[in-house]
Amino acid sequence: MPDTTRRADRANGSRYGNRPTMKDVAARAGVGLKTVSRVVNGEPGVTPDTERRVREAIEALGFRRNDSARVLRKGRTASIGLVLEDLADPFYGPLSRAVEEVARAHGALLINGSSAEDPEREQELALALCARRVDGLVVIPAGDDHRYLEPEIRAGVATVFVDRPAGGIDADVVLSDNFGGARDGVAHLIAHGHRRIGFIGDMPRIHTAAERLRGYRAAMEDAGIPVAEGWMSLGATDPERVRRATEEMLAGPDPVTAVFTGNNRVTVTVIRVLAEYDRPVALVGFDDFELADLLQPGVTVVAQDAAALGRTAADRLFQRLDGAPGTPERLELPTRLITRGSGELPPAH
Amino acid sequence: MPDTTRRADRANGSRYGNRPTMKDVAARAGVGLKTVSRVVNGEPGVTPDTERRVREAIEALGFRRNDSARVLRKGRTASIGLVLEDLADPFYGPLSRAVEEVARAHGALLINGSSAEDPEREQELALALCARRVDGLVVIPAGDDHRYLEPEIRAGVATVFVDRPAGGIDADVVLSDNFGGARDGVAHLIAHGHRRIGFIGDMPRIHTAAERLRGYRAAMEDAGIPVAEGWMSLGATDPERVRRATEEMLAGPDPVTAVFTGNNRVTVTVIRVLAEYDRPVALVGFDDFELADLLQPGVTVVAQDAAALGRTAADRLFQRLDGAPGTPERLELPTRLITRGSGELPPAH
DNA sequence: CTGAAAGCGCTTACAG
DNA sequence: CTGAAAGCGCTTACAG
Repeated sequence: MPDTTRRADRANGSRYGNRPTMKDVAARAGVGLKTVSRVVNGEPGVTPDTERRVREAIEALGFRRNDSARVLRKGRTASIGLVLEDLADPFYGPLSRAVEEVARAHGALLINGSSAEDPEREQELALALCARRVDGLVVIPAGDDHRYLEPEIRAGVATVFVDRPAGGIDADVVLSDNFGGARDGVAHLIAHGHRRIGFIGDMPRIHTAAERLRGYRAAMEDAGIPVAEGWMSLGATDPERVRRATEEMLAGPDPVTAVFTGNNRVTVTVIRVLAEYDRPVALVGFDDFELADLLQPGVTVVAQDAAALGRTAADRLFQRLDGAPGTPERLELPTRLITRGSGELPPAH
Repeated sequence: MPDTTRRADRANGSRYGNRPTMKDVAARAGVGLKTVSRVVNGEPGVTPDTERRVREAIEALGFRRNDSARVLRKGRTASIGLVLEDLADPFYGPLSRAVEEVARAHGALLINGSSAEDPEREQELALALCARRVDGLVVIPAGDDHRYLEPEIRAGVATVFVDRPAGGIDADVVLSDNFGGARDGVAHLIAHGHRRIGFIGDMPRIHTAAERLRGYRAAMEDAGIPVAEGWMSLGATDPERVRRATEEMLAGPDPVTAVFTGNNRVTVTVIRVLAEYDRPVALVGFDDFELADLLQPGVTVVAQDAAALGRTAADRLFQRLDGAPGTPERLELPTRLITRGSGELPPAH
């Protein structure tokens, strides 16, 4: 007997198991389809007695409305997509959570995925979300060409970029003040007497990396310090490369006395390397991280507010979904310098 | 003219903007609906010439298949739901990412949300995902009664629990060896000469917290050490409570000489408190965390593999979706003691 | 207060 | 090789 059921399942394509539908409920309650719909959706105009019968049938059958079908008819899916770089990166945790909370407040679910910093995967994921007809999209770009989203946006998919701007299209974007934050962080090192300052950042094609490098250059120029080529290293943030870069800057006759790191992953690796040196090297890192205050010395950072980035982007998205007019905007959030010791070390000659 | 378009949008309920459908493509290409479907899905039996005409129409109209409609007809949504405690918690980042990778390998999207440790919110979220007809569900329970999922599971929603077992229902579950890990960690402290050892953990209603406390008790009992009431503190993991608990254990005539902490959030707070004391207090924490090796002393931990938890759970889920038979299983993953210094400090008398 | 018909955008099952 | 009809499970627009 269970076997027969199984085969029946397969025969109808195992369609959602064997779930009862509104039609089943209507039949059992002896009412029309529309009446069931009214009860399920809390619409008015049903006598208490009818409603009771419908509710009993729902209970008895274990009916749950198929939102997937509802969505098809209504035209809005009450879900938004989030494309980020890596769900496992601690920077994106609070950002995702903030987007989720805003979505929740608007009764929407969140579908998300990681691009793994691969532009092709970003596109694949973003378009899959569009095919699901998410109402809107929050994207942390991996690539720098987003023209593939143009038809989708034109077709009505609200889209907001966060952390990095879109490439090749005009769209709302929420950014941290990467340039200003880096400039302030480097100026802080200069104010503490450093002149030979290294910069270790992410790949230059990533917008945030380029902006932070620009901030570094600006601070140095403002102080009238010429920058040596060997003081700048941009590339992948894997520990091996960052370690090599750090060691090179600390070698030679005129080693750097301070390092500015371009993001949290770089910072962490540089801390490990510096721990192996006897001479103190000053450090300011972009991005705050847990326990930065408990290390010795505490790590001075330029902090950005990941949750605020996510919240601002999601708010903007729902404003657009609610029909907010106007051309795409660029929203820039300030950063904050947090001094904890490592950035206040004097230069070791 | 744009205004007219706008009004038209509203009139039809702003249905996915104004997206072209297969019907539009068919009309433009001068073929039947089914032929468009064949081309879009790469099914055989279309002459090259017909295919070309269809592709041109698709291109010209900017058509993208509505997977939401497809799903309704096919019965499987190619998406799975993940209910976790907090997207922003660093422990769940790698776990989510692992689930995502497995889903991706199976061509499924991931819909996820945070329960915020609130049983009601967990239920609301899990049922919303069921209403969307996700094919399966990975749940990190907040509550301890999951009977509300019984009708869903019976209706065919594959469900796997991770990190904590389900309550009131029989379901697949993937756990760390919380009992064994905690017992080993406490035994490690005992082996280093400690007898007065404190335990600070999460709320006792949370399964992992209870299991880890059980491990603590077992280790103490194995060593023949009677446990004083004041040595155990379970409750919310907010810094204020944990700080108070730590301070109380360190006060009085017979203070603890070592602390075992029940999870990463507790550990981090206890480290902050211990940093304020002159006398050294040994510490072993459940859960590894970034930079644990760079603190002074390095923090000895009982590490669990969050990514492996997620991967194992997702693998199990897709096995079930592929028809794997058998009764629900309990999979337990080992933990690993990582010594870094804090757990090897001798007792200060 | 209630319900039958049409339709959302696809796929399935079938016939030519 | 191609396509018309029916249907997935709901909601919409309308009529009684």
